[in-house]
This record gives sequence, structure tokens and C-alpha cells, in this order.
Amino acid sequence: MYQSKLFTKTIREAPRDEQSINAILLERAGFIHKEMAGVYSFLPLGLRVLRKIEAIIREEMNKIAGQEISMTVLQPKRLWEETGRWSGQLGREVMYKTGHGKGEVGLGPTHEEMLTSIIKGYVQSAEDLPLYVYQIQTKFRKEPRARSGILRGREFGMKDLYSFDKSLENFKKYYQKVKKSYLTIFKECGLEAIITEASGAGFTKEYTHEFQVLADSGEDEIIYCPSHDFSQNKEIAKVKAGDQCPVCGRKLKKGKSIEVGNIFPLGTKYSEALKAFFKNKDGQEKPIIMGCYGIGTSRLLGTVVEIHHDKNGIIWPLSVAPFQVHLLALDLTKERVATKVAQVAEEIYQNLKKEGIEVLYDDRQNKSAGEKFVDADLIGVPWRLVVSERTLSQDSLEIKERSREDKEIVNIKQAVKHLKEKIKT
RNA sequence: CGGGAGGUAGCGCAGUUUGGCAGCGCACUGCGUUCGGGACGCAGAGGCCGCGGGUUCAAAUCCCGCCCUCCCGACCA
Repeated sequence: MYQSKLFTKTIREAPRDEQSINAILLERAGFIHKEMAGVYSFLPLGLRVLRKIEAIIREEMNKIAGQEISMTVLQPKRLWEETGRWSGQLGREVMYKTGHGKGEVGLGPTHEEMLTSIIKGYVQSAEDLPLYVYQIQTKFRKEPRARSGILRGREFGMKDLYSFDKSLENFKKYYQKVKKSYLTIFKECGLEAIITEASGAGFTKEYTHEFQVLADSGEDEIIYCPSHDFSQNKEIAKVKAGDQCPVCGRKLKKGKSIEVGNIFPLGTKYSEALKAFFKNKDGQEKPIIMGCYGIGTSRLLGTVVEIHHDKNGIIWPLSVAPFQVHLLALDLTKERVATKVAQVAEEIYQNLKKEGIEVLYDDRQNKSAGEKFVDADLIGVPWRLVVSERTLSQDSLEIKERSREDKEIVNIKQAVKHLKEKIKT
């Protein structure tokens, strides 16, 4: 991508109406645009990151037999009345509603009702189970107070997976599988998530877990073991900071954290309400055992920024970076644009692309070196490549990692190969 | 929903106390000089002063009502 063609540009100062690190950096660097409190558009750079995160999640979901679908955001009132949630707290206080009378619909804050209603037409016997279905979609929830940039929005991206099992035993096995899978996802995104025991959503006290990332900007508080083998949300914690970890005996700590995912059993609440039954071997009708597993994709993006940044800007982990390489051509002016720097940079740009490397090429004219460096730091692409009259005088170019201070000078002929090896490892 | 702060050019702000030409910096346009860590000079363009009403010869400024944003709290399937 030519940076001169990118429709966003960086902003020098922090927006007046943002306080959170994620919103300030993402808006300054041109990744997102705020529309309202808790409602943000994703611009080219931001969307690239979001798509990377989604791809990581999708790959892991498919590994654990998840089948991707896309349900409608508009949901019929009828379905929500069958479970009692239309006039319950969720329906009254959380769901956006529109339309009148019989045409009244809700904007999906979650999809238990709809998916259960869909699958029951396809599940009749135990042979049809298990079923694991997920989607990655925009969710809508009336937040009484949207805050912290994209960490708590009224419209946000979410991956929601639902499991349908024929027995509690099978459900529990799958639950453990998802737990492992989630840790892999967060790690891949550059985050260390702590599995935290949390309050059950009214279904059961057992098997309810949140995935928490320690961060000062988090709105949750957890008591956790430094070895991460034990953690409880402060809301329900029976231990306190300084206590011994019940698993390994280490001293427990207290910290603020961001909830990036949660998993919990649904039991048969929805299958019974919506009559999603299957016939077992004895010919008895049994309700399907369900589970629900969520990851806020846009919140995850914001969390990555909260964790990976410095005073100059974002430092994207390679796995979710909008581009892998930021190629800077210095000394480009209108008068000198046809010079060797421009020719060489263009050649490198094409070669990198040929190797399948994602490159943002700063080909902007009449931008000072300082300005290009500052922008590159703010945008936070992990690898930076500099071509200038100075480097060309040595037949070389400069490679630098965003997260490090030191630079490497590499011969121009070997540069592409060299960089490719670095990105691979 | 309670408490606090705020809304003036695309962005960041001053001006409001004490009513009197709508200002500054960044970004943008043109010319020239610069050219490895947010350069400089000259010229220029850009405004529903959040919205509505009121007071006044005159309102960004005073009064009344409303909307929006941020922070703290309540809330958070």
C-alpha cells in the first residue's frame, strides 16, 4: 500500500473527547473514527488489524470443529418471548428495539435464541450431535455508560460460539477444549490471558470462566496467582491478595484487568424454552446441553493497544499488525522524486510484495525524515525499512524493529531475503 | 440514572469574568529556502462559536430550555 494513497493521516494531538490510551492512539494513527460514545468506524488500517484478529480466531475455531455461520442482526420478538428475555432485564435494558407491534424486532445483543431455533430444525437424534457453531459479527448493546474507547462500546465486534451436546460429560470435555483454544488465540494476539473464575450467569456456579488480561485501564479486578494457575474475579473472590494460592501456594496478587473473553454453560435453559430436543437411544426426548463462548474482537484489538505501546505510539505484534513492514523512502521531494532513492524504494516495495510480505510504503513527497519516523512510530508496524541517500551511498538500507532501539544496516541486494527470514522466525 | 468537567475552522486551543470586527497553533493551497527524528519565510483559503428561545442598539460572552462528549459512581447477558 502506498502511504500517499492511504486516505487517513496521522493527527498530532490527542482528540479532546478521548481519554483512554487505545482510543487516543488508534484515532491519532488513523485506525478508527468515533461516531458517538461507544460507536466507532474502522478505517483501512484498523480494519486490517480487525481482520487479522478474526482470522486467528477463525482458524482456532475451525480446529475445534466450529462451523462458521452468519446470523441476522435483526431478531424476531417472538423468539425472545419464548425464553422470556424480551421483557426481562436483557430485553428491557440491553437490547435495542425498533419497529412497532407485530413488526417489532430487536438488534441482537447475543444469539442463543436464534441459533437454538435454527438448529432444532436439523437436530432430531443423538446422531445429529454434537454441533459447534460460531459467528463473528457486530453486536449491539445499550451500555448505560460506554467508556474506555473501544473497550466498552454499544456497537462492537464479537465472536460467539455455541455448543450443542447430548450429554453433560461431552459438554464438559468440549468446554475444556475451548478453554485451551482461547488461551492459544490470546497468546497468538500477543496477550497473556489469565483464566479467572467468575460468577455464573444464573445457570450454574460451576464452569464459568473469564479470560482476563492484566492492565491498569481494565475495569475488572481480579485476585490472581503470579503463575497464572489460579484466579478469581474480585466480585466473587473467596480469597484476597496476600493469601496463599490454593493450587501452588504462592502469594496471590490483586490487579486490574480487561475481560477479553468468557465461556459459560447454558445447561438446558434455551433448549427447553425453545423445545430443542433430541431422541436418545431409549427413544426419550432430551433437551440439548448448551454452552456459550464469547470473544470481543474489537475489544481485543483495543486491549492489544493498551498492552503494546510506548510514548511514541502503538507497537503491533507481528501477528495482528496492519502491515508487516513499513518501508520509508527519505529524501523524496518533488524535484528529486525521480532520483535513485525513489527507484530503489519502489523496486524493494515490489520485491517484498512478490514475497507475500505486507508492506506500507511511505512514498510521500516533501515530508521530512522526522515526520516519517514519527508517523511510523505512531502507526506501529513491527518492521521498519529505511532507504535514503545516506543508505544508498553504502549500497545498503536500514532495518529496525519497532520494539527495539538498535538498527541494522543490510546490503541492498540481500535486504529482501534477510527481512523475509526475520519475519518468518 | 447521580456527581464533576467540557462543546469556538478538519484537529488541538484562547477569547466568556467585565456584551462591542471571530482569533492562535497544527493540518490545507501557492511561491521560495530546507532535507535522518513532527523545518522556515511570505502570501492565501477555511466558521451554524453544539441546538432552540429570551434580554439588548449590539450576544461566542448574560438568562431559560434542550442535545452531545469525557471522567467518577450505579449498572455490565
